[in-house]
Amino acid sequence: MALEHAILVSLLERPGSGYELARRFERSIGYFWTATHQQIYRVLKRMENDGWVDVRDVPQQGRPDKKEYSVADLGRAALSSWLHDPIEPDSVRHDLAVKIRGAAFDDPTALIHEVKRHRQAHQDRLEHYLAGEERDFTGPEANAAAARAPLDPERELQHVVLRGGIAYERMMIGWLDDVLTTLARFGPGR
Amino acid sequence: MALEHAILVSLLERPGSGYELARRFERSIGYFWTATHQQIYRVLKRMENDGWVDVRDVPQQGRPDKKEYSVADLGRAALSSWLHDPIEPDSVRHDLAVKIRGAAFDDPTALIHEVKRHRQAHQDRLEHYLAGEERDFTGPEANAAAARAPLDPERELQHVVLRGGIAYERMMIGWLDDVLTTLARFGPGR
DNA sequence: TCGTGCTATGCAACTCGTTGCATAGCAAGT
DNA sequence: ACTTGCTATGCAACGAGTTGCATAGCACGA
Repeated sequence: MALEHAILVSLLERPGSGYELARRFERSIGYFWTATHQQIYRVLKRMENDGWVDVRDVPQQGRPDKKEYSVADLGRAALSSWLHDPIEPDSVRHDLAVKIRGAAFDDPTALIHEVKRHRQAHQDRLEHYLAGEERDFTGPEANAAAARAPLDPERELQHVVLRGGIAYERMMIGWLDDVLTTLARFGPGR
Repeated sequence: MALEHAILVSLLERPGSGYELARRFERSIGYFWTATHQQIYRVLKRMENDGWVDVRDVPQQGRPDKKEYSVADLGRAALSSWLHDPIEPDSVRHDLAVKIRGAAFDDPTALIHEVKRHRQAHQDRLEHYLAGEERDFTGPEANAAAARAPLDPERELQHVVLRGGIAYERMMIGWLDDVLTTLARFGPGR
């Protein structure tokens, strides 16, 4: 399981609370890993027990106190050992593809709406990613930062992962267009 | 959860035993859904109890008997109702992307081997898909079959899903090349 | 002041998925 | 005779992930 490792990476990039991690998992980390706050709190607790992370109580004004987690030596070692361990390519699961093949036994055109909805969701995410890329990697401000610190691995690797997300969304949009063209051939009704 | 629905679709395409389903999930269905035989047997049992599928004992010579499952009316209805239910776009989980971002805190070049392995796996799957496409959809024999039964939804929809698998593998190969180029920039050692 | 909404953490119950193991028939090689 | 390997089904235990709910502080507007 990689949730603990995803958390370690995120905490190495910047220490934070469970709640903050949950929000990161909704955005930037969200393009390659998802997790709810429940999962994150539970795993953080286990990682704390295992000595992978350190906790620090941070009082805040205007909002509840938080527990800020940071990576301990044991956690760094655990991450390093996982990084050197080969893993299998992830298995894919696409409910939508199941639906598309299943549509042959129902009314294929009834799926058009659903496919369009998914296409829109991917379009939205693509635009979100592109905006993030402009802001953090290709925009003028980001370029100035890059000039000050060229070949920064953290930055470059975050960017290449983001490019993966962008490529994925573009691929999905193209494929969903292909699906829509195919569905349209069956005409109205069944 | 869609495993039961994936099984329904597969059984509608052709009735079969749990063992046969497990093998289908290793290949053709494997490009959008994975499942082990344990999962399949357990879910088949539940579906049988719910009256979604019918079972028939099939004696075989030279090998153990099998139970052949086929879709019952209730199962067809369940599939249909699921097809008309909107679902959320699937969340993505890529261990490899976690590793890539994590590599910033270790030796980035140590990942090169791992990435190459994954690239090869995707290359192999792509070739497997392309061979299947040629055999079932674009080859001479397949074309003759298509001429006899044009606009067959089952066939067309299977093909468009396969094209999705092909597009996915091509995207992954392209992205992994991008990753390799990026990793190479950090030179040997850390 | 009452509801709404955001930050922040957590429990309990449940379902889903994986892993290891077990059984059993039969074929084919050594 | 023994082992290996494929078909075929299944149990038991565990771990991962989801869902519903609960609590609590504070801000802000109607």
